[in-house]
Order: sequence, then C-alpha cells, then structure tokens
Amino acid sequence: MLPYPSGKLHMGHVRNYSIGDALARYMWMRGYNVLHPMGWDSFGLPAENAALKENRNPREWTLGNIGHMKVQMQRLGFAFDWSREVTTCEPEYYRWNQWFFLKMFERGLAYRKEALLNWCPECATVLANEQVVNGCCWRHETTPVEQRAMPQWFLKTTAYARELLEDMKQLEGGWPERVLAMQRNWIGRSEGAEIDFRLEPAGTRIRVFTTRIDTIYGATCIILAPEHPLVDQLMSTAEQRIAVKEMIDATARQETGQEEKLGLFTDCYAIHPFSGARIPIWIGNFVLMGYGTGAIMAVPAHDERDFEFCRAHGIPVVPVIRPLDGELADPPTMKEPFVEYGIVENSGEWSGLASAEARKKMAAYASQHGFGAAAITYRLKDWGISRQRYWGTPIPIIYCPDCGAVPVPEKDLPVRLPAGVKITGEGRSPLETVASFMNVPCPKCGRPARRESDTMDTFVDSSWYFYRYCDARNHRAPFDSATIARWFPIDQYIGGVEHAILHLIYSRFWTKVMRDIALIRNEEPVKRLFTQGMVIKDGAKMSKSLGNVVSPDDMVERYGADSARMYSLFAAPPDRDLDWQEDGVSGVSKFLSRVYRFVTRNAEATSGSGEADRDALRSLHQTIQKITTDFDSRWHFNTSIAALMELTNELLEKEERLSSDVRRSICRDLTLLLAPFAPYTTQDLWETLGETGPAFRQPWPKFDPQLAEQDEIEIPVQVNGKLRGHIRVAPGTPKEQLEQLARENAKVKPFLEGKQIVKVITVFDRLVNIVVK
RNA sequence: GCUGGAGUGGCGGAACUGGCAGACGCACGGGACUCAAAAUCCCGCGUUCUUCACUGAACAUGUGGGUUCGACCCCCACCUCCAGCACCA
Repeated sequence: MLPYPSGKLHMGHVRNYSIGDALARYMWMRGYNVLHPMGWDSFGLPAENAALKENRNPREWTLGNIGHMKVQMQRLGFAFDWSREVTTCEPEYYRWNQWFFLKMFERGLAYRKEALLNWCPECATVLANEQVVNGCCWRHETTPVEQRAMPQWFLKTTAYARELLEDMKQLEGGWPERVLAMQRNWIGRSEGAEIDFRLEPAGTRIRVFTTRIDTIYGATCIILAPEHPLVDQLMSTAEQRIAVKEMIDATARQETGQEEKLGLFTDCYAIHPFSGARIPIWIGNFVLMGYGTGAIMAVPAHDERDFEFCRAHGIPVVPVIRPLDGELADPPTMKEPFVEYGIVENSGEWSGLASAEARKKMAAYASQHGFGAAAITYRLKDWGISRQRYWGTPIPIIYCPDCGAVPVPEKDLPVRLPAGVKITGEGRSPLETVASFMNVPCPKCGRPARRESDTMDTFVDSSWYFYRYCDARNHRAPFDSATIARWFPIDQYIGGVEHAILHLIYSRFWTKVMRDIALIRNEEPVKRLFTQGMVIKDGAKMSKSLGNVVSPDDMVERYGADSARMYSLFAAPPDRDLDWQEDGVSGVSKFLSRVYRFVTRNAEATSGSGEADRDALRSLHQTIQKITTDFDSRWHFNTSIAALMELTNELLEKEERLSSDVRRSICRDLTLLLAPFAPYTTQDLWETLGETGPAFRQPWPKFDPQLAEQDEIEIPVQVNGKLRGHIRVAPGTPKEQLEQLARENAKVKPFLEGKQIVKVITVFDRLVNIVVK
C-alpha cells in the first residue's frame, strides 16, 4: 500500500459518495442511464503544503496521492465510470482552463489589479479569504494573517451579481433554503443611492453610498475609510499620515466582535448637497473600503454605528425621522438611534413625507441636479484567482515591456508546468525561479518578455469538471455542446454545505459565462442540490485540517467496505449531521452477515412447510414499497435500511416454515433491495444465487400491491383520545361495524360504563375514538 | 445582531397527510451453547406507581399557553444548542 497522509479520503467523503452511489445504483435499476461525475479534492493546499514540508516534488507526490485515493474509492466500490474520469491536474485540462481564461480576457471578464492578499507568515504563502478563520490562518490558529499588496488576476463575478441573485428563483424548491440564503447573503444586494458631497473649497467630489437618503438632512459628517484614495490628499502632513497608519494597524490588531470605533478629523469640510451646510470630514476605521464607495455620510440619529461614532467624537446628532407613533427624538436624551422608517422632518421641502416616498423623490432630485442617483450595490466581490503556488493551471499571460499584458495565443496552449521545480517555501511563486519557463518572446512583437508566474485557484478546476466528465476525451474543445445539451443541467447534485458560497457560486458563474460564449444553453448547472450533513467526530467536523479523521481503510479492514458505507447511511438521515460512533458499525456488520447466511443457505433447494409463505411475501412487498418510496421522495436511507433489517429478522424467524420456491425468490429480491447500499455483499450473493452480470443493473424488484395487502388489520380504539384497546378486522370493514366492535371490546367497555357517549369518530381503516362525558 | 436548522429513552435515531410515541440499531442486564472465550441464538430494557402474580394505571417528545374528539406534528410566546454571515452604510 502506498503511504499517504492522514485520511486523504475520510468518512465524510465516504458518506457523501455513498449517498450519490446508492442513488445512482437505484436509478440504474429503475432503468435510467446515469452519468455520475464525482468530484474529489485532490489538489491544492493540503497536498502542496505537505509536499513543501517534506520537500518533495509535488507532482509525483500528488499524483501518487490521487492514485491512492482512486484505489480507496475503488475499494469502497463506488460505481463511478473511471473511463470518463477527469483529472484536473493534467495539461489537457490546463488547456481548457486557459482557453476559458482567454475568452474571459477578451470580454473584459478577466483583469489584473493590485490588491491586498491574506498572508500567513507561518506557511509563507497567501491564503484565500475562505482560508482565514477569525483573522488567523486555518492551519496556524494562533498566527494572525497579514495583508500584502500584490497584483493579481480577477474574474469579474460581479458582472453577474444581478443574474446570480435573480436566477436563484429557478433554484427555489430544488436547492436547500439555507444554501439559497447563504448565497443571497453573500451576493448582498442593497438598494439605495449614491450622492456626491463637494469638498470645500476645492470642489473635489466625495461620493457616498446610502440606503437611507431620506435621512440625509441628519448627516452631520462625512466618514472615509482609512484606505480611501482621498485620504492621502486630505492628510498631507507627516504626523497625520502616521496617525492614519496607526489607525489601520490598530484596527488589524482588534479581535472580531470587539471593534472600537476609531476616528480622525481631517480638518476639512464638505458641502451638504441638499442643505448647503458645512460638515466635517472624518476618517473612521469602521468604514470599509471594500463596500459601496468607501465613504459614508454619517447620520447618527438614525444609524447605530454612526451614533456610536459621533457620540464618541463629539459630533452633533440631528434627528430628522419621526416615528409613526411618536415624537421626533430630543438629541441630549437620546439613548439609541431610531433606525426604522417614519416621517421625514426638518428636511426643507421634503418634510412631512414618509421615508419610502422621500427615498424615491430625493434620489430623483439628486439625479436631476447632477449630484447623485439611485444605485444598487452588491457585497459580492470579484474572484481573485492568482495563487503563488506551483500546483495549478498557469495563467496564460505574457508581460512584454512594450506591449503590456499579452494573452498567450490559443495555438500555444496549453502552457504547461515545468518539471523539477524546487519548492522553497519563501512565498514567491515557485515558477518565478524557472528561467526556461519565465523567459519567452512576446507573442505580439517578439521581443524578450516574461510569463505570468502565478497559477489559478483550484476552484477554477471544479467550476466545470462535471461538464468535462460528459465528454472527457475531447481534444478540440472543452466538451461537445450537443452532448452537454443532452445531460445538462444536472438533475441532482450532492455535496457538503461547505461549498455553498464557494464552489456553488463559482460554478454558477462559470455556467453563465459559458452560456454567453454560446458553448451551452442551460443557465444553471444544477437543478436540484442535496447537501448532506457533516460527519462529526469528538464534537468537531471531521476534516483533514483538524486531524480527527477516521480512515475508511481501517473501517474496511475491520468491518468491510459494505458495512462502513452502510453505517454512514444508517446512523442518521443523510441531510443531518452524523456523530461518528464506531460502536454502531458492528450492528450493520452483523446484519449483513445474517443476510449473507440466510441467502447462501437457501440458494440451493431446501425443504419447508410453506405455511408462512404468504406472510413472508407480504412483508417482502411492504418492504419493497417502503424502500421505493424512500428513494423516490425523501432519501431517508436510514429507514430503508431499518426496513431491510426488520424484514430479515422476520425471515429468519419464519425460515423453517417457508417453501423452497418462496425462499429462493425472496432471496433474489432481498439481494436486489440491498444492491444500492452494499455492492460487494450483493454481488457475491447474486452470483451465489446462480445469476450473472452486475446486480445493480438488474431491474428493481416490482411492488405487487395484492401481495402486500393485509388480511387483517389492528385498529386502535381510544376513549377521549386515550388508547384503551384494539380490534382486529379485515381491511375495508365499514365504519358502523368498527364502531360496534369498539363499543363491545372488553378492554374498552369499562371506560364507557356510566358515561354518556357524546360522539364517535371513526377513521376508515385507521382508528376509532369514542368521546364520552 | 441577522439568516438557516435542530431539541424525542443511557446513545444514534423512528413515527411519511394531525390518528397506537420510542421502529431499527448501539449500549446495558439476564439466559442458552462452551472447559473457557469469541461468534451465534433467546428474553428483557422510557419514568413512576399498582398487583403475590396475570395485570392495570398515571406521567412522558426543550418550556408555557392555544386550536382539536385527538398534537412530536398546526398556531402564539419563550429557552437551549448547532451552523453560516456579521461595523455591508
């Protein structure tokens, strides 16, 4: 066995794949043709960092790892079509990643700019936003990340912000509400207005974004983010600049949730565009450069943060919104701002209007007079895809001293990763040190130029791997459009909720871009999404970074692949978190052994009375119905498996009294019912039964309602809603008769004596409830 | 604070459309087989009371109300836990 780091594939993955695999097998048995792309994370951070530590060539190492992971998955018996496997770390996949990048570059959807990046001094590398936890590196929880300014490539996801948000309507019902909520929140649309304040006396405009233009007469100062471009101009002395720098540093040191609102006065003033008043310009650390315009108008009377800031720095509070059921607040006695809508007051000609109306009219006025307009702002930011890493798709750009950033011509794709690169861990892109890679002639003018040394984020790979899977060996295009039209959008996607705002936004974005370049016609990649719960171990999510993983290999060793897989489905419904308690696996293992023994000893002709045949067949068909329903509607595989256990228990009890023919036919159906969950056991049994071919390609057992029908049912009898007895009747017994039998029942009678029967509620075939007084 | 979700035995969980609460499994206790152990099989297993016993009763689905013949399920208020976002103007 190859060596590999702790649990590359762990029970969290196994659970995820077991759900998809069970469903795929079931769909096959129901006669569907199923394409089943499986993604797994085998590239990127953990692999590269581990390699870095051991100072080995990441390519060999990672490929070995992928190979091992594949072995693990094959050992676990996932019915994935390996011939279509998409390996995203091969030059052919790079080619198409680069091809997409060039298409986006042509359309202005890929651009380069200087940006602040998260930097972990411990790892000596950059981190993506999502890898920063509480201001620290996710791998070094006590090491705060630093910010480093670096030029980097962005994909313009913001160009699709509106569409990504609006198209979520198409996903409603098919996607879990919490994922939609997270995406809505992440995209963060807010409707308001942008307003220009003139700087006095220079006349430079400061643009602010507000959702509450109706409160603008209450604006008592302007606050700029410390990183705002105007700050340099307004804070011209050395002391002032040092003060700004200190503010930025102090803010960086603060812990999340305990921020203090720091402020600096600029000694400058701006002119209020509505009232003409002269208001001071401040710098505040709570104003974010990354949202809106990086500058706000502070309305302390009607915004909590502004209130806190202005009170702390002695800036006046001017109430201009009157509550619908109250009076305009009195500044000296105000304890908190009034943040709701109300009636506008002290606002010139706008006084007396309702907030909602004032918002519209004031924005229109600003627009007419050229100092503002209604505006919509999104929280979503463009996707920074540059990584200073060896392992990834090289960004196909060449920097020429004369021509600037020149895209690599399509005919020269793919740009391959050079071999034999030493990973130094110094935090610069490893490719930078490879002269043969870096130095190339400019594609435009032919003079010496240098390649881009960064590689792409691995989320680029996962954004479209499932498209490629449908046509994995295509060398002329990323995939064939007609093939995609046949398979897309994906009917059912299954994954962890941790992808809600990463992979699942990126792949939606990628789909929209591909649609716009006429490669595909579907607008969304995934019609229905299922998010399985996490696997919890020792109170925390099972994950590589936390090191609390349970290796599937150990489980396979001890209980077998089928038991490990089945337990991951049995222990909890798939959408709920699963607390990993290893003790439970033995129960599933015992169950499989019982089935195995039952089927193998009944595979050949046996003898038996046959008096229990009817009952056994009834239970079998009730089970078929139950599992079929579970698959078709709600995927509660835990109850499906429980039903199979119940059936097996009953069959073992009745075994002696079953005829040979019935035993054999039940063995056949039982084996098939187990096929989606326990592939190895099933296949073994299938062959033991003298059958050939894969069990999971057999037709799913057919439910026969006549065989499932009960001859006699037990109906509960209640008195005043309390259970007092049961009556046994044939199904379909008329209500009158049920009522009669209920009254005469020996258990029930004592509760009726001396009482007056008010009424009797009889639910056909279900229940009788006698109401007495 | 906002958003989404969850609270049922010692534990994981079941109860599908408002109709027998605790399926199935784990753990535990008792027994059979065995020199012994493992494996396997059988029985018991919410709490309290009641009966010598068979049995029977009351109370139980986070808390408090409500609707209903009947509520784990629907409505109102609250508590706790988990997850995500969080100075978003």
